[in-house]
Amino acid sequence: METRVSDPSPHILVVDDHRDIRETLARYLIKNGLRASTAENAAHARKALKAASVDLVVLDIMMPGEDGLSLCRHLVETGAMPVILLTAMADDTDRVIGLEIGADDYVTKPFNPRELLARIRAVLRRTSLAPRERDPIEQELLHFDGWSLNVSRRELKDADGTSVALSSGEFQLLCTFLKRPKMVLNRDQLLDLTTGRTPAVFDRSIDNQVSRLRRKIEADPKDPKMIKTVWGGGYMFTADVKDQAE
Amino acid sequence: METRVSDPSPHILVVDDHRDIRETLARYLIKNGLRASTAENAAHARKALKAASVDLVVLDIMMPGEDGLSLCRHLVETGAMPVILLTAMADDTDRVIGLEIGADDYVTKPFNPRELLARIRAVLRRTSLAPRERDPIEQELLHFDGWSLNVSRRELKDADGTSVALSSGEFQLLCTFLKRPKMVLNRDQLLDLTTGRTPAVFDRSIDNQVSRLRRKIEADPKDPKMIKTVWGGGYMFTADVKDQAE
DNA sequence: GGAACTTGTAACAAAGTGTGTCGGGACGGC
DNA sequence: GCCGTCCCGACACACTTTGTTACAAGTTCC
Repeated sequence: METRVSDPSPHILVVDDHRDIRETLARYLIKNGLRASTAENAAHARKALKAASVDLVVLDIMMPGEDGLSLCRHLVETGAMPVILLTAMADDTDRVIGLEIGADDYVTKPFNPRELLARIRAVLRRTSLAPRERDPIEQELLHFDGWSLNVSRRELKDADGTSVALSSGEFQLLCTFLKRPKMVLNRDQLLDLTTGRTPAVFDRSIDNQVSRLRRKIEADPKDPKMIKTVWGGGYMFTADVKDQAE
Repeated sequence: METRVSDPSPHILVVDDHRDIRETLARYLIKNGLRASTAENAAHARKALKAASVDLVVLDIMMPGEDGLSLCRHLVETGAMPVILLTAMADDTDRVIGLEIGADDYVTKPFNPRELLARIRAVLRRTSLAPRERDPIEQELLHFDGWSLNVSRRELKDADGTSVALSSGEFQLLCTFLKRPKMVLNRDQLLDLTTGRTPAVFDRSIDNQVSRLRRKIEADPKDPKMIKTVWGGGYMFTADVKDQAE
């Protein structure tokens, strides 16, 4: 009755070009019951976001290469992922820009880890319960091989328009694939991305879910065309995915 | 700008240390047929309360100097003056404290002026200081999948316009969903948001209310389209919600 | 006080999911 | 090709979560 599958501890991605900062911070977060990953620049951060399920990003605004701000903008615009910015100084400009772009909070360096932790918790609480603004209802519709998946309605329809019921696990798995087409994902990644769990020793749950999903969406589940098995590597979604507004 | 001698329209005092917020809000209230005054801190608020007949106070809980909470406590204890709190964030602590002290309602910043107006009217009506509105312009109407819910009248109508009776628990649950569409809410959150209770060990009351609500609003309660179950996670309202003036 | 209604609790049925096992197939060395 | 080893698909089964019904306690309104 204790550890429920539904709430694995939140996963924080720390993006900072200073190694000591990001590692210390990650250790501190983990010690306090969160999960944490690190990335040293925007490019690595993007990869990490694709490969694992992240609940919140702590982002240094001043980084070489792609600017932290542009990554932040991207995150806020696309994924509705909460972002906390780290700014070098208590510079009002940074602050205003950051909050304007849509960052959920910001912390100035040098910061107190405990304060940052408190803000992380506050943002997570807020984003998980705050009433939704009622403006842009974006119908996320994903098309692949005649199928169409309405992500916000959790509805899958075949070429004829008849809807096929998906269980939560199947829906989650399909979403994971559709967001990362033509990309080999191993079982651990899939498990993390779909449920947030860490793999057991001999974990066959992903195999099972893949099998169940294939039975529903493959013409011939024995000879899958969309969800291909990569021997020794995991699975890969091979169909073309087009997202298209309604 | 405000005092017309025998004007029965309710008088609202807005107390907030941010000038732009209180002025914008006051203008908005006036534009919508109320009288409004402003105060930038607790001391000014006390003076204003002595100087004019005020029907309701909108109070920022976070202010320098005398705390908003202490003013709130004073108001509630002495004058039976209705108070609506503004809180900086959806912070449970603030909320609990505020309602414990006796505030009549609370709104989290950033807030929708229209929502605040609706709550002001609701509180005034409740405390029976305001006559019934003459024209129901500001009835909050929420539309979803052919249905429409009149929040202030607690009235649900289907596509044909025939109304369906909801119990208060069902109404509360529906409101909670409509305010947070496309968002997974677990049972504890739903219980808190609808009743404010803390969950019992094996609490199935939410399941039951969901089931009852589905029976009323889903075309096929066995295959619900709007209130989807997230296995291991809770429930999610998947229909598009549009709010629309009458 | 009683009827109608609402709501929480218990109990059972149904669905979703993870684990274990078995057998077939892929891979690599011969 | 042959064969051992490992990986994967499928199935059965246990277990958890959820849907639904029934019922009792509480409430409201005559």
